[in-house]
Amino acid sequence: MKALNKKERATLSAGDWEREALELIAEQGVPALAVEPLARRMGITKGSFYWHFSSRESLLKKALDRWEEHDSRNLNKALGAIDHPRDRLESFFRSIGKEKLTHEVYSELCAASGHPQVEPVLERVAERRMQHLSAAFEELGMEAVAARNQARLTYSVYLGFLQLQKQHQTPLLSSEEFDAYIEHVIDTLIPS
Amino acid sequence: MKALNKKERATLSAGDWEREALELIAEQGVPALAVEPLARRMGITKGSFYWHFSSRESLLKKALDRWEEHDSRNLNKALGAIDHPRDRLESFFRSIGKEKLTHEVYSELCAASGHPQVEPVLERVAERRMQHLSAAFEELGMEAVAARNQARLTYSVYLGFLQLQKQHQTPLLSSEEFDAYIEHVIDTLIPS
DNA sequence: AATATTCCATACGCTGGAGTATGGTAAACA
DNA sequence: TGTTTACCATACTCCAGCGTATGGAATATT
Repeated sequence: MKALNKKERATLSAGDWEREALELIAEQGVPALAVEPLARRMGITKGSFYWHFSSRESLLKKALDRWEEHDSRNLNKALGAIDHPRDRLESFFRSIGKEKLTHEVYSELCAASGHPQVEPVLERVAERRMQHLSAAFEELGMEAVAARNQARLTYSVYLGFLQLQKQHQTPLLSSEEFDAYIEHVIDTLIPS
Repeated sequence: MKALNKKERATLSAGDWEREALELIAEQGVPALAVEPLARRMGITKGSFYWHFSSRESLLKKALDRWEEHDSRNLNKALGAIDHPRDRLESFFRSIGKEKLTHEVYSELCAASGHPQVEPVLERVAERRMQHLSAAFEELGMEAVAARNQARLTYSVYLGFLQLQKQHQTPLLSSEEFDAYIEHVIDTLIPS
């Protein structure tokens, strides 16, 4: 079963569709994920799609599964390895620059939080991340309830940042004004 | 021209359509604002709509204008009257409970921030509100740059809160856990 | 070589919403 | 009272996306 894909366009797999779907979501949002436009974008036709997937819904489901799992692994990999909680929190914010696709997708998922397929994913992901933050704050000496509130607050800041970014109302990611803002955020949110 | 509208359904005005449009947006989001569904919801047909408006776009535009102006007035009315900046900021957060429709609409507009008609509205509203916050922080003794950053941060918290609320990941608005959270937020964000 | 399987193209039918055209009715007006 | 004018219903056309059906080509299998 397909040992070598020499170089160019051999034949598409379901994974290819899922990846392309995620890119489309990142660029234009969940509602823009339509079969025919996606096919056109890939230089192919519906015929292929409906061989790999039973419906648009099923593609969305699998794409979201893929994204969620990637995000989950990434959370532990990138942040679990950092010792000091303060650095871990700082890394959390600065990671918005890297892992761009992941955050863009997430941003668009938030915009589609009403969607039945999207909703449970959002809840799980937010919960995982907030747990992570909460643990970090506890390591910094906060009590459980306070740490949980602080985690919610911190995560809200992250969500709000994503939103302001989409509205072009945040300093450029590479400017020193951005760095100053991040520093301000960290100083405010993280107990010294 | 129409002196008395006795009681029941006399004849609809453009304003009626705009109000109903805003309610629909609050409930189901901007993409759900479609002419025929809206007409059905009002127990009437398209024929009426296209007499009052030239297109769906024009309805959206006028509805957004109406909402933005209401929000603008509300900002000055509700918050401009409060003396102490700390109270003003606290009132800012607690206002989410009251003025429910306004915040629900805003939340859905954020979810549609990519839309060309929505985008400029969002930018203006966010800018106005952040200016307001920024001024309050300056009154509390912060320097201009710090106040601006703090305003951005505070507004991010507000945006994130709206998002978490849509994901049912925020304590109930009427619970004491909610009050505790708000207090936590205020203590963290507002210099004593 | 003959056959089967995999992957894709093409051509359908179906649905829902946008916008148009046209006609009807009731209230205001002359 | 007859006639506008304001408001609404009905019946179209147009378009885009979903899902299906079917056939063709390439590759694998026997």
